[in-house]
Amino acid sequence: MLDIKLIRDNPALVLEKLKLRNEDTAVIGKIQEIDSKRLDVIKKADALKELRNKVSDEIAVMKKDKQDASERIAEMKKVSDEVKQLDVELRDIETEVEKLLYYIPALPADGIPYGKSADENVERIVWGEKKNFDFKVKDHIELSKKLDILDFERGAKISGSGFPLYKGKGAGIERALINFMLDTHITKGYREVMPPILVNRASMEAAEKVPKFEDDMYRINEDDLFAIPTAEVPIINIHRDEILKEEELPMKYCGFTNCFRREAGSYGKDTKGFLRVHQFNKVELVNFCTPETSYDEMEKMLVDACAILQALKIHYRVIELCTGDIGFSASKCYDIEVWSYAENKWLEASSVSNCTDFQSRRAKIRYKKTLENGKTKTELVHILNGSGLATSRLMVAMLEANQTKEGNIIVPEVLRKYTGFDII
RNA sequence: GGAGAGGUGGCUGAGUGGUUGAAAGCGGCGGUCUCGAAAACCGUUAUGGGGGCAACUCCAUCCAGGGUUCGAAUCCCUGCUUCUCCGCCA
Repeated sequence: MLDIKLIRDNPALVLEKLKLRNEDTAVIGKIQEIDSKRLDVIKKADALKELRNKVSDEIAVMKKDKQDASERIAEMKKVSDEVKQLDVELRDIETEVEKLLYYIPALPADGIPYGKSADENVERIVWGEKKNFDFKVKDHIELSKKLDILDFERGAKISGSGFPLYKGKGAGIERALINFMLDTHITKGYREVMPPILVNRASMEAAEKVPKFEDDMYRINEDDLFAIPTAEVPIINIHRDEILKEEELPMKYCGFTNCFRREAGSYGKDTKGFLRVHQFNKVELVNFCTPETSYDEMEKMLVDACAILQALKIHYRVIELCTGDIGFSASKCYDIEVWSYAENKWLEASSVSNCTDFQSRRAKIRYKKTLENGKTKTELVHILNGSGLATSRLMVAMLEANQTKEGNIIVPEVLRKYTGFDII
């Protein structure tokens, strides 16, 4: 969530930044209005509470001295009733502000390319080259069907469309990929975690997925639990409501989980096979760091994610998302896209985001900062997340790029010690 | 799922209605002492929200949310959670 104080103190900046995202800014004026009402009520209530506290102490003394305090008690009863009323009013005002605030996205960082939609994203890096095949390339569905390593029909029978079933060496190479990615990230200083994949509402809120994206989540109503859309959610919540030590930062985690997305409203677009699924596997990177270092850390995270693709020798590019396309919680975002020979286009396989203090404010994740004069100050950490990487679209690119004329798949060299086989 | 006992500051742990935002100890930080260190001693050590240029000051917070009361860490209700025992179970 945005800082209400920023809206209070520098609304012009907030408006300017939100316009870059093509957001409706009328809501800011509304928030300002409610906020000033909120401050009024707080002042009134606090003054009355102060009075009540003072007189209550006096009553205590009077009682001890065996004096009659009934008059003062009667007075305070009135004050107390008034306080109660104001507290109710305050609570209502606060939920009103939150209802608006929870739907306002993060402000884009300075220097982000301006644009209205994904079409205006900017290509930053292209790695590798397209291979030349002297035969007609098959797509991942055809390949995997022939080799019987992926079974989308039976996955659909078990759960519904978009729930892939991995079989034989398909399952093996998926498992190898995950292990390879984790092992690689661990050597770069990420601590591996294996978190719960059903999380409570508080965790979803802290990660800024709810209420805004509630319809995109699988939810277990009975217990009000959500299936995570990404490991980012449980990993961020490791430190919810905590104050970290400055010397512990940057604190880096990696973790593999299944990810679940309802993809409500996206039917019909890129849905075949692995291109868009409800359940997929992903190794996630999360970094808690100081505000001063977050953009540098972001570049490092991008390098760490790209290192996986380089090791696998997959042709990819990095694009920087324009203001109109960056995600709700992010101030800056890079997407890594892998080349699909069969689709003849780039597929998003990773997204590296700097969410600055947008999530940490809601999740209350802070750190103790030591100032130059030796005093300490509690400050929100910056949180970065990145896929390192999601396997499904990566599999599309990998299967296609490594196919032979006969329809077999050559296993990338770095994976062989994990798979135990070198061809499918 | 059943029975019972708990949840207090970074940690241990006192506190059962009135200067308790909270004793004491440990830890942390600063200082005295020392060539230096340890020990000892002294001081300091929560978070959020108002107000103030500032010194500072007010409000809230003892798992969470309600309630009783002039006044709640302390009493009542609900939820969450931890531990022990039983049941079920990978």
